Amino acid sequence: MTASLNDIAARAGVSVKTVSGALHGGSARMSEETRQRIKEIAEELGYVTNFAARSMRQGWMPLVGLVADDLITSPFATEIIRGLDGAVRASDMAVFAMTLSGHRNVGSILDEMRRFRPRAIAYAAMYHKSVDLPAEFADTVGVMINCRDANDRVTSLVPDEIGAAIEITSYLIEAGRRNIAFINLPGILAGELREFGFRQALDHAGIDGAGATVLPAVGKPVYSDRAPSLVPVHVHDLMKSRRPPDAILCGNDRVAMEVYAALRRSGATIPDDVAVASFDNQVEIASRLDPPLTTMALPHRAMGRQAAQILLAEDRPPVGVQKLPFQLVERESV
Amino acid sequence: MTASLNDIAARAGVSVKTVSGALHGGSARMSEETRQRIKEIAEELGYVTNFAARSMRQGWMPLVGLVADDLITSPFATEIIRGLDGAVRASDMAVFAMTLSGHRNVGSILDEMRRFRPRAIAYAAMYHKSVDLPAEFADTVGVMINCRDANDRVTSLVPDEIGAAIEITSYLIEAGRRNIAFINLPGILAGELREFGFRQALDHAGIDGAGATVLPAVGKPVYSDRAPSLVPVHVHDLMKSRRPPDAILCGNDRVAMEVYAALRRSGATIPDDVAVASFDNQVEIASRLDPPLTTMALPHRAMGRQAAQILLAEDRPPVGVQKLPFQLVERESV
DNA sequence: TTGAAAGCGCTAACAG
DNA sequence: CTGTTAGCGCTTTCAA
Repeated sequence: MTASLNDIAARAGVSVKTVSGALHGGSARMSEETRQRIKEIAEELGYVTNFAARSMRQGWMPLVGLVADDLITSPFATEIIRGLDGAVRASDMAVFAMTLSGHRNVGSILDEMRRFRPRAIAYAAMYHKSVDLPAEFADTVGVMINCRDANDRVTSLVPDEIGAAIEITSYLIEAGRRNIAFINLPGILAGELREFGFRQALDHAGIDGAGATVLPAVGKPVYSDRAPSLVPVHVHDLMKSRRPPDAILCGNDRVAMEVYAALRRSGATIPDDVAVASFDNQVEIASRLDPPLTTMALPHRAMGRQAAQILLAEDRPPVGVQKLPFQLVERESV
Repeated sequence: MTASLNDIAARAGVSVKTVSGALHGGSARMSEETRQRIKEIAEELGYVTNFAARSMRQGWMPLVGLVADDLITSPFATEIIRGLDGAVRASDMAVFAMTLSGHRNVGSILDEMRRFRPRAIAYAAMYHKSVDLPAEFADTVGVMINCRDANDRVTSLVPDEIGAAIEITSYLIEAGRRNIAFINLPGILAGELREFGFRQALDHAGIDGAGATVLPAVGKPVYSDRAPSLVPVHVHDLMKSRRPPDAILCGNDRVAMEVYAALRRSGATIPDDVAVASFDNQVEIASRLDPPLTTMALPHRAMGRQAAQILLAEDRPPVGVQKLPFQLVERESV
C-alpha cells in the first residue's frame, strides 16, 4: 500500500540506513547527489514517514495529548487548541484531543490517550474549576489548563479571575459609575473569585455595600446553559427599584446579551443610562452586540501557548498555579 | 517506563502470545483462571496497549483523520466532530483532527496526517463550498464534509441549502408574510443555492419579484466576519422604503443578531411588525435572542455521523453528493 | 491450550 | 561515507 524506506532503498540500490539518513538528515553525511536521487524516488513513490514505526524506537509518538472535560465541543476550546497547536507545531508535533463527554471517569480516558503514546498530556476544563485528579494520574498529566488540581500535584494554568474582576470594576468606577450590579455565575469557582475581586475593588474605591448588588444569572447552583435564566427578572427588578444601577457587570457575554435585551425592554439605553461590561470576549457575540460590548477577554490562547511551553520543556517547573491575566477589550458599552 | 506484554509475560511465567490472547481476547482460548491472573498483573503494572506497536502489524492506527479548513477553530466544528466522534468510537477508533490554517496547501497537511497512518481521512470545510482537491489526493480522502469536490471524485456530504431555503421561505409565507427581504451571504456557494431556493418558493406561492428583495450582508464578495457589515444600513433603508418588508430572512444567526438590533432602532417589533428567520441555529445565539430566533439548523451533527458510516463501511459507496436536510427550529421570531 | 519465532518500518549501534 | 544488524511491542503463523 504505502511505500516504506525499504522500497526506496531497493529502488535506489542503497541500504535503508542511507535512505533514512537522506530523508531525515541525521548526522550521516553523504554525497549530495545520492541524497537528491533518494529524495526524488521518495517523492515519486509518495513516501511519507511512518510515525508508528519511528515511535517504536523513540518510545513515543510526536503527539501532545489534550484530554478535555467537554471542551472540544465548546466555542472556548478553539482558542486553547489554537494556542497549544501553534506552540506544539514548532516542535514538529501535533495535538491530539479527546473529550471526556460520555466517559465515566478521567482515568479511563487518560488510559485511552496513553495507548497512543503521546509525548505529554494536558488536561483542560471547559470552565475554570477545581478538578480532583486521581492520585495515580498525577504523573500522567503534565499540566492542567483552565482548572486546578484539587490536590496541587500538577502545574495548573488558570485565568486570573480576581485580578480581572478588580480591573473591570475599577474601570467602571473610573467611568463614573457608582452603583454597580453584578449578575454573576453562581456555584462555580470563577464566579466566587470574581465576586471577591468585585467587592475588593468597590471597597478600595470607598463604595459601600449598597452599591454592591450581586445576583445569580441562573437559579441552579450549577453552570448549565439549560438552566432557566433569571436575567430578565433581575434586570426588571433592578430598573424598577428605588435606586437603579448605573452599571451592570455580567458573568459572561451571553448573560450580557440577555441584559441588553432586558435593558431595552425597560427603556434604558446603553451606556448612557446603564453601562454594561462582562467577562469572556466570546467570538462573534461581544463585538456584534449593539453597542459592542466592553469585556474582559479570557486568556485562553495564552493558556494554550503556556501549556505547550511547560509540556515540552526539558525539565518540569515546580508545581504550582499560574494565573494568567485577562485582557480588557474596550468597546462602546461603557 | 511503560509496561509491555513482555513484562507481564515474565511476571506471569507465560509467553507474550498468551498474554496478548488473554487481554485482547482473540480466538485463543485458555483457562479462565490464567486469563484472570494475567489481567490482574496487567492492571497492577498499569499496562495500556501500545497502539503504535500494534499498528506495525495492522498497517494502520485506530484513527480517523479529520483535516479541516479552519474548522476546528470555529464553533461549527463542534457538532461535526461530535457526530464523527460518536460514530467512530463505536468502532473503537478515535478522531484525530488537524487544521489547515497556517498551511500552504491541502496536500501538505494530508501528507502530515498520513504519517500517523489513520484508517481513513475526512476533509471538512468551515462553510459549504466547493474544494478543488488535487487529483493525487482523491484516493486519500474518503469523504468530504460540508463541501464538495470540485471534480466529483470524492463522496461529499453537504447541507441541502436549496431545500432549506424553500422550507423556511414557505414557512414565512404560510405565516402570512408577503414581502420578504433576504439578507444573504454574498459570494459563497451556500448563499447562491439559498437564493435559488428562496426565489423558487416565492414563485411557487405566486409572489412576484417585488416581494423578493435580496441584499448582501457584507460588501466584499468573500465570507469573512471581518468585513464591515452592511446590515444596519440595509435594514434602515428597507424600513424607510415605501413598502417595508413584513419578514426578513437572514444568511446566518449572526446576521440575524444585527437585524434584531437594527429593527429595534427603527422602532419595529419582532415578530409583529417584521418576522425574522435565519439559517444555522448557532449554539448560544439563536435561542438567546429576544425573541428567540426561528432558524434552519444546519445538519452538522448528521454530516459527522454519516461521514463515519461512509469511512468505516466495508465498501465505498458510489461517489456522489449527498444532501442532508436542515431542521426547522420554530421559536418566537415568526 | 500454550510456546517459539518471524516480521511490521524504523533508527541506532556497530562494522566495514 | 555506507552497509549490516538488532531490536522497539505487538500479532500471527506454525509447532508442540
